[in-house]
Amino acid sequence: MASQKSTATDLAANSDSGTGRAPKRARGRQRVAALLDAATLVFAEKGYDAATMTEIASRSNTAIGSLYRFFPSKEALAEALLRRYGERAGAGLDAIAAQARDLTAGELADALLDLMMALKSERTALKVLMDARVDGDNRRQYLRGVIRGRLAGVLSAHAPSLSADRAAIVSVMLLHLMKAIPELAQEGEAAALIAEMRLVLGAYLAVAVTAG
Amino acid sequence: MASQKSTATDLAANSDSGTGRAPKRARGRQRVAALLDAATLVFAEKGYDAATMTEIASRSNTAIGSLYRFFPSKEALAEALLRRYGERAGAGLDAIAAQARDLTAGELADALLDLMMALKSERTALKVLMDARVDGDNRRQYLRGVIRGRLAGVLSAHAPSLSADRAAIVSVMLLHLMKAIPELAQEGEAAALIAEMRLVLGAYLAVAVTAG
DNA sequence: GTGTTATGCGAGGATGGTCTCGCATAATGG
DNA sequence: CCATTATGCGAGACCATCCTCGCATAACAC
Repeated sequence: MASQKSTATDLAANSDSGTGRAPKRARGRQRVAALLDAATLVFAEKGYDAATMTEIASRSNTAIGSLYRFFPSKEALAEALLRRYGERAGAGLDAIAAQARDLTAGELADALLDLMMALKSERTALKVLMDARVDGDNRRQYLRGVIRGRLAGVLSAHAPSLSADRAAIVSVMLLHLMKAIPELAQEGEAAALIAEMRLVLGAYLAVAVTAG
Repeated sequence: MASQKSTATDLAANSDSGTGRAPKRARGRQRVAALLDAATLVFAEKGYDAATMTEIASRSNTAIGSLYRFFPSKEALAEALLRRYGERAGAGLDAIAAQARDLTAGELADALLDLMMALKSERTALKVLMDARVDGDNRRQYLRGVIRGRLAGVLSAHAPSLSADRAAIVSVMLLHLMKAIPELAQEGEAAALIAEMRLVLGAYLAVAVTAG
């Protein structure tokens, strides 16, 4: 209950665990945003390991030294990206939770899918970053937990009869299913596959809610 | 039709495109098998880029030079692994296809899931290798195509009324759903999640077959 | 203006990974 | 046995990448 009352802002917690000096001036903030955008693209295209700091810098017309001024390591850059994603996705989930009570299973499925489509470009990068095997994945674990909690909140709002345990399990499953979306969107028959995913989510949600 | 008649062996086609000299003696074949097993583990644990040839060699008590004797490059090693997986998965799918006609949607879902569980350890490595962004992904594309065709064959055998187009789409979707399985199996609530995946597959298959 | 701080820069140090090479050893054939 | 071929080995060449460092410039305070 308490976790559902929290706002999207707590997704930004655990803030600068080694995130290097944050920008103090407007110029710096612009640069950081550009850097993060470039990083999103490069990570999505190449994967975590193959993405090079040099390319991320050059894509945003930044010198390598400037990149390292704001992000002391590749891992710190990835963490910042995860944090930004968490804020955006959290806001989207909160918005859905607000109307979840009045939606059918199919409509809820659609709403979730639409949210994912809206975040599509970032989603690919997210997947790559979450899958990346890395030492300190504290932030990754934390983000995963918070997002799962948020989605469980959506489910509980939609079907109050659902037990907390079931809501948790269904959330995890839904999140796993969503992971496929960016890849589907890149496939040849993208439109047909997205439609198919609506089928999957709708069918599953209908069953999952009643089979509680 | 013709594609369904083909045996599992054609999954091994496109054979040694730069695969380096194949072993000619029993000792060599053993070594190659050990190498592939070690590679499966290391790729699964670390991902494609982070997996090192040195570790793969040492895990199978092989000198780095010996590894390179059989596989001239990391990419060649990955291709060999893909080929071996193709052969095994193809055989499994063929077996399912043989009885698909007599199974309910739920039973078919179970059979597919069981096959994936049987190949679990290799599945994780497969996912990593298929996702790896790499130059010559001819073999990857080829394998993807063949496996999809095989699964479409299973579906057509199960529900002859399904149009070829629908069977193709549903195959692609099923394969994407299956990709989640190795990750589910590593999650805390593994058993519950696998059961949940049965729900997903069952619900989807039932809808997909009738909604054709 | 002058001092101070934020931002910008890119050559190069350090590290770690892929793959080569030449030789040693073991197995096979005749 | 000897010749030939397959297999085994590991030091190190080579290279790509992460990240450091010291200094230059721009923005701001006063």
